Amino acid sequence: MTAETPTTPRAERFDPRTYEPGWRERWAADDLYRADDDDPRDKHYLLTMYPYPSGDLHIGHWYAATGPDIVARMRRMQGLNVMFPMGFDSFGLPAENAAIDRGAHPWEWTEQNVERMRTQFRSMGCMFDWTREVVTSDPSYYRWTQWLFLQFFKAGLAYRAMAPVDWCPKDQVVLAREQVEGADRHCWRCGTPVVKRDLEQWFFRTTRYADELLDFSKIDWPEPIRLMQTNWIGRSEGAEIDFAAEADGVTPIRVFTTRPDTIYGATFMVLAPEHPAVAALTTAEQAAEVQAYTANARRETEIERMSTERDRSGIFTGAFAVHPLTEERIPIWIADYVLPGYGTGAVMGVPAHDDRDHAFATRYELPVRYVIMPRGGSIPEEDGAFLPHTQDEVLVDSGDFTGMSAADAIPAITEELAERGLGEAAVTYRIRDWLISRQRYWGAPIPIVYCDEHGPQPVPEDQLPVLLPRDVDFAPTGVSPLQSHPEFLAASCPICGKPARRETDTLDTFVDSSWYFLRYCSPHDETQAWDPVAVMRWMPVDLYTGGAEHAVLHLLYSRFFVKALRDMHLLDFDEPFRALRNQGQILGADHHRMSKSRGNVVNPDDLTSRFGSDTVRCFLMFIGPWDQGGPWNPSSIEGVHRFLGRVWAVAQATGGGHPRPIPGMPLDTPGGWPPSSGEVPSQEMATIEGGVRALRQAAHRAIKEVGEDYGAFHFNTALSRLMELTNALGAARDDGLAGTEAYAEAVDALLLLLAPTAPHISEELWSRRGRPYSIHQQTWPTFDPALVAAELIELPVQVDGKLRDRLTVAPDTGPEEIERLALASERVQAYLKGRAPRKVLHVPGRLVNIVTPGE
RNA sequence: GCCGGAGUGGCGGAAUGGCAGACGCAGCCGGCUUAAACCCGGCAGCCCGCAAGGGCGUGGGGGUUCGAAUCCCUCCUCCGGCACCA
Repeated sequence: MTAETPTTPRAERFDPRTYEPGWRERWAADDLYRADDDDPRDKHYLLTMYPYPSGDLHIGHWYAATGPDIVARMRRMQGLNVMFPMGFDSFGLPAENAAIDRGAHPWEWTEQNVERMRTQFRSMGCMFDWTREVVTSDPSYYRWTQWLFLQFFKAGLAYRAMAPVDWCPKDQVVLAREQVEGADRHCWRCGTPVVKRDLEQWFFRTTRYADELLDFSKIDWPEPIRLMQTNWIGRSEGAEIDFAAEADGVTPIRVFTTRPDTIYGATFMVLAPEHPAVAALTTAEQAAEVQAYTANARRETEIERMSTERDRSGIFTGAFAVHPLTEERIPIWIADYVLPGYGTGAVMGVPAHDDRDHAFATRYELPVRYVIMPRGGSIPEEDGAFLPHTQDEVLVDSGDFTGMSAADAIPAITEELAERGLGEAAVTYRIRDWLISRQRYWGAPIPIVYCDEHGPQPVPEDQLPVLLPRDVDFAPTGVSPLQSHPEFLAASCPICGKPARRETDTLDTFVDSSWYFLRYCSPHDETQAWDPVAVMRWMPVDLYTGGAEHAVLHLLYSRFFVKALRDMHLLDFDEPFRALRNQGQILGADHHRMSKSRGNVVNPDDLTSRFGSDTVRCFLMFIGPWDQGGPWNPSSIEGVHRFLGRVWAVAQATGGGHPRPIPGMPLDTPGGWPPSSGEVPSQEMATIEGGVRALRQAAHRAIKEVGEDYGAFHFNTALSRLMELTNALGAARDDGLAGTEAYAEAVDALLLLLAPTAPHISEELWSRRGRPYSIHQQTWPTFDPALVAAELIELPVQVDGKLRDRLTVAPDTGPEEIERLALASERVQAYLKGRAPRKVLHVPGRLVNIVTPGE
């Protein structure tokens, strides 16, 4: 009777919730993603910044992790031995604040959060190797953080010093220079404006590596990050110049300038209020006023000092300096616009050519002297006006240097001063040493004891870890909570054995994160911070991903750490992260940063319970360029879910459909499709052949482009290619190709290409097709270049740069033929109006542009 | 103020010297359905036009080029970084 109805067997409803958890369990049970140290294949260390265990994974964590997970999965399929670890940056203030606010102990609070976030991470289906997890608040980790501190101490890279430091009055803790943000100088964590305090603190000598940190030649990092670090380090070349002081017992005062060529314009000198020579210089009649000014400057917070910025206030010391070249007497002033910590804390005032000096000179009626001017230009007509720097300048009124270009005068004057023993070329930096001690509880105790006789002594390495006690009152008082813990405090001097006092400050959590990537290489080694063989095997990190907000924090500190450890012969490479990629930030729907207080936080759990993990992953990657981020807008998540539904359908199609009739040649296909016998109408055969070719072409193009897009972190366009391939499969199925080899090949390709982004559905469909477990262990598909190239190309034909016609030609058509066809086009002729073209431009494979003679 | 990034349909975006708007969302029309949802097919930058077709169009203005979203100059807006660094 009638042949069987040629319809697709009704595929089971697409519901990711029925298969996603099962696959995750199986992958975990099989340790599918464990990176094996002994695997002979080339290693690939892919790392994404570990989170602070705040309690809940939010959508930003998913966004950040999915990108590198896709790349990790693809690299693995491409035959690399991929390590993709995850851990928790679990020391830090929020745990302590939670303890204060609601009585939860930091240990328990942290442990619960880590456990919860671990589970949430697993629900994403990322290929993290959980066997390597590190938790920085665990004694098995911070023991080695402490050990590293001791190595820095012994190498002279950790030191204790009294210094004016930034203090957050709310968090009751000092901050590193890098943790103070904005014009109002606020705390990076709580936003409270910081104040200056003179305190004895621990520092790491980051400044020693300033120059090497400016060298990015060995790493592939985004330009903006390199620029931010370069600006932060702030190298300035110039000269230090001595000005003799006319005061008893005062050695010459040294200034730093980047423009020694303007020295003849120096009409006064300014010292920072904190400058050590201030007291000795000040004359008796000025003493009272100077004292009042400096005392006020010291009392003011940084912000108050900022608010008087435009006033450029200062005070005359009564003393004079001698200009080193003209031997003129110039007055010495004090002003708080000169910073104590930069350069020498003293500047020469050149009001004609420096706008700050100019503002100061204007206010206090100090003389303005022009010593450089634009080549061919002139000095301002208005007396005392400011003359900004220009490209090509020459010196005027500058002794023997008059007439010299500024560019030449800088070395010439520096050399002249050096010969006379009055100065030398000098370099200064904006970067400061890294302040690492914190007066809070929840961090790694600094392994130092203080002996009355022997001073600060390192805790012997065999006594590590210095354990953080649990029974501590951690209400912030401005001193470390550990100070109120007598048992912790009590220690004995490693040298004399007499009673000594333990250091009670803890380490900045950025110390923990400056080496966690090393610990991942041998996370369970109880005898050393890392196994050198494992580190040699895995380091450096091949590709690191994370937020750009760490540009001058974690990313700078980690580079410093690796360079310092290299010089201690503990590592043998120069950079921790060979390549770096930054993801953008997902903002709330209100275009603001997601935060609990704003109530705009998106919880991924709600989405996954509705759509499954794959849809959320695909949606996040489809939003736009990964490095751009953007405001949360879930409106197109349904579309992405539909896409996976179409994948579900086309991958399981086994028959049905009809060859599409060639227009104008209606087909009569008796008995349905596929036909049981060989008698296939010839037009139909032709359609099938065309369809097969088109489908194979679509598949091979997708293989090429998706691979390239993943590698370039262009996940949004990779998804669009996968959608195109899926749509092509849908069309092919409707044309009756579902049973063909080409169809099977295209489905396999689709699933393999989709596997990194949507690991569950691809595994499920792969399995349903009877392919071997696991799709994530399969080889990445390769494309046939001959199939990627089109057999017919469409060439746009422009007239005067405007599109007027198209030619459809074989790709190997000769240029003469193409140009002949283009000129023969009716549309082109209509514009030429019988005239000969002025020019015919033919860009092979791209277009033809015909230029008319014009009117 | 200095440094960096961005500005393209109603929306997210694609195209980095050669067909602007791929892919998707929302929208409209149609099919399936008793009906709706789901699903499937089609239309779709704006303006004029029944249409054929034409004009305009990538923040504004100018330039280079046969040809510019793309390169250069300039201005505007938004986002990020720095904060008196001599």
